[in-house]
Amino acid sequence: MAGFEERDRREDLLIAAQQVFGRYGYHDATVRAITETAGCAAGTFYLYFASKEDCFLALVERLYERIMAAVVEARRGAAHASDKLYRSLWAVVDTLAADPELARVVMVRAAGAGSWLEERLWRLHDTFAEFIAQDLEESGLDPVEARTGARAWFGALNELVGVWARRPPEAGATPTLEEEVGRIQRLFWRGWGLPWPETPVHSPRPAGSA
Amino acid sequence: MAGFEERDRREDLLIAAQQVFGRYGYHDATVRAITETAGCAAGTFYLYFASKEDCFLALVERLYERIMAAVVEARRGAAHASDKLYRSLWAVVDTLAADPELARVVMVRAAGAGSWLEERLWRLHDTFAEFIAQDLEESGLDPVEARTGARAWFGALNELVGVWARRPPEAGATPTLEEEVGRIQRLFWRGWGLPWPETPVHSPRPAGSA
Amino acid sequence: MAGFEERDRREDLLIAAQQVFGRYGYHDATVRAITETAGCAAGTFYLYFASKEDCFLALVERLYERIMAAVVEARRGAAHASDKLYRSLWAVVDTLAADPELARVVMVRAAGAGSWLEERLWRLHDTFAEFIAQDLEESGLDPVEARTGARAWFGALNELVGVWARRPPEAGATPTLEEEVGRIQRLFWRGWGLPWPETPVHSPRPAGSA
Amino acid sequence: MAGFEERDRREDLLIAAQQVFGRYGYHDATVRAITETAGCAAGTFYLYFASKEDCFLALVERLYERIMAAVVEARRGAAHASDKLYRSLWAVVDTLAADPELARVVMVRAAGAGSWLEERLWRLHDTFAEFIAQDLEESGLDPVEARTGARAWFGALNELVGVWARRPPEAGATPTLEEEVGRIQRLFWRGWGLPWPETPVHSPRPAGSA
DNA sequence: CATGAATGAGACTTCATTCAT
DNA sequence: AATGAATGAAGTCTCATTCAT
Repeated sequence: MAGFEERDRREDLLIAAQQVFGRYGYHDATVRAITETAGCAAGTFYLYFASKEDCFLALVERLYERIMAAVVEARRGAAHASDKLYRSLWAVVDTLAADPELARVVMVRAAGAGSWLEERLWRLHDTFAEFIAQDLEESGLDPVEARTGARAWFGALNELVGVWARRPPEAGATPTLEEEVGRIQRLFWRGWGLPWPETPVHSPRPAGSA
Repeated sequence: MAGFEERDRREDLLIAAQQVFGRYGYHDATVRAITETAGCAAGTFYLYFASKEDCFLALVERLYERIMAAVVEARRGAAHASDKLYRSLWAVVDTLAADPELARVVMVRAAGAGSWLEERLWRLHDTFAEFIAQDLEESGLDPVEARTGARAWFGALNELVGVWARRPPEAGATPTLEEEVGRIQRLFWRGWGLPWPETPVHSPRPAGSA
Repeated sequence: MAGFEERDRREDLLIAAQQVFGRYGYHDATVRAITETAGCAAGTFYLYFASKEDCFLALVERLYERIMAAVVEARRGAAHASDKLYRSLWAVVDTLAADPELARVVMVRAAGAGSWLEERLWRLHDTFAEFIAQDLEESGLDPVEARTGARAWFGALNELVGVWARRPPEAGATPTLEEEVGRIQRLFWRGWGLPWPETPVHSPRPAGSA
Repeated sequence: MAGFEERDRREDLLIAAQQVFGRYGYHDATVRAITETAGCAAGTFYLYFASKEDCFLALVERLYERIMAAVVEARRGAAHASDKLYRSLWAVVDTLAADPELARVVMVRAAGAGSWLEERLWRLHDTFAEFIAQDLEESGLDPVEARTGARAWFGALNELVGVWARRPPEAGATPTLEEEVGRIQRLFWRGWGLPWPETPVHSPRPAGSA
């Protein structure tokens, strides 16, 4: 039976990278700090990643995959378009909140990561914003309005996550992020003129998913 | 008559720094690139700035001063609280739009600039957000709601500026920023439940302020 | 069998540093010159020393340790106080003579090494002078006289080493240093009014050091 | 009437250089610090000195000239060789004590001043030591003994000046230097086997000659 | 004579990446 | 698969010196 004591080195490194990027930002994070955190030698890093950039990218993509998976999962059984939207947005927030360090990495610490990497980050933002935009469109908004609205929501979330992630990472999850997001959800719903969902069942993530 | 061909070196350097920081981000910008852009020797940089960090900070503070000045100016003759708010927000947008490169620097490229500098940037964000929050409070919002709302607006703007600033800086001012902002202004106004100003006289910046 | 061709890099660098500091003095010695002399890349230096200062300090401390060890060794079996003193002073001289380059570094080329490093050097001088002073006191000199006398001896030695070390380091050990020192030993002994040791057995250093 | 308010710029600069070299040592002293202390522009320095080295050299030579002049003056009316010697040595000490900063520059802070300059400093030492040596020879010492003895005396003095000059320059002249020197004078006199002068009239310098 | 802005060589140091073991 | 010593390019900053005014 494999899988026991069969720690995946790549996984160890990604976890370490998350911590280090989260704490120091892309540029100030050193490969050495990552390998030390992971408990392996410097050279080992390059058995699993082509470069520091590559590692960062893997981290970012993993986050987006998680978000997307959570969103898809959340949309099941949604009654109508605006309900799908509502659940989607909460799925995003919950995923970020479940992994503060990762959120910190992608949302706050990514800028200044160098030309093509940054480009790639923006494209991920775009993809996601477009996703939201379509929901908004289906909910009855004008296409242009929908796209701007999606970006606005994304930006607002970004800022809140930034504020929330600013405290030292040891502080653990901050309980108010969800309240804060609750407020902007209502704000945007009114702004978009959407009907507030009767059953705001928004199930927070199960504990222990870092 | 002096004053002609009397280029201010510090100014030249700040302009160059704006371009270079804007294009490469804080970390990837090199002092050499700045001095080359400014057309002077490497050492000259240090006659005007104590360090790379110092130069960046000067740039940031210049932007914030401009914004604050524009806001103060815009608020004169506002009829009531929500009108002050409305004008303030437009003043911010106009200032940013007048200087796309600078906006790009501060809004998009600042992260990863190193601990205390980043801290300082956040404090500037805080100051400004608090400013908006007070207007919202005066307009009748709950204090907590006002603070979250201010941050949300700031974040939404940030994202829009980011998208808009993403194209190469040579492209010049993008005409749609103001339209985009117009949309989110309406969105937030509805979200906040504020009355839409009858005379949305929003005077775009005077020409020639790059 | 390992251990052959198993050059210690740190040792190589210290040897190179000794040469370079000795030839150019602390300030004019460059890290690059040291690594080139040691035959390695510039970055390698920082695997073994935190800084240029740190490397210099290591060199200085190594010399002082050697001197102290030699002194302690030499004092064994000394009949009385002035005999201990006599042997101690010769131990110092022999250690310096065994490693002309190192002596040159510490005695002649140390000044101008920067505030706290210089302070540290002086403290080492102090420690050693105090050591001599106590022997002098035990030999019957007045405490004040003993301290001044110790410093005088140290300074006299310093000058002689300086003169002797002034020729290019390739010249190798200069045979006259010990004769010169013999002269000032007699001079000081008479000056201090101490009895000249009957058995001036002063065993020069064993061969093969440095 | 010339001479009034007709400050000599070169003199101002030398005075400033004395302070700056004395405080920071040759390498850490900057030309800018010197000109700022002298109250003139950076470029002015080069109207009076070919280089930083040249300025330092001028300072050193000035000190040696002073010493030599004082020595020559002191020797007048000396009864016999050992008396000439006695007076000469005190003349040296008095000159150094009259100008602590200058002494500090030449004695303690000169090392690491760069190849040829250092060579030059040593030659000055040599000249002076030879001068003493001849007196010793005339006093009856063996030529070799005389030369070593001269150097030893010089070195001892050097160390004492170093210790004495180590405190911050603001502390002013330290009263004990002359006492200290008195002690080593007696020490060397006994060591050399010379008769102690009956009239140890050693007139300290007149006050106010910095 | 005097100025002081400008220069540019060169110093120290960091760190992503490689490669022999 | 893993190591970690070694590399070397590149970055920030200092400062003696020059020269147009």
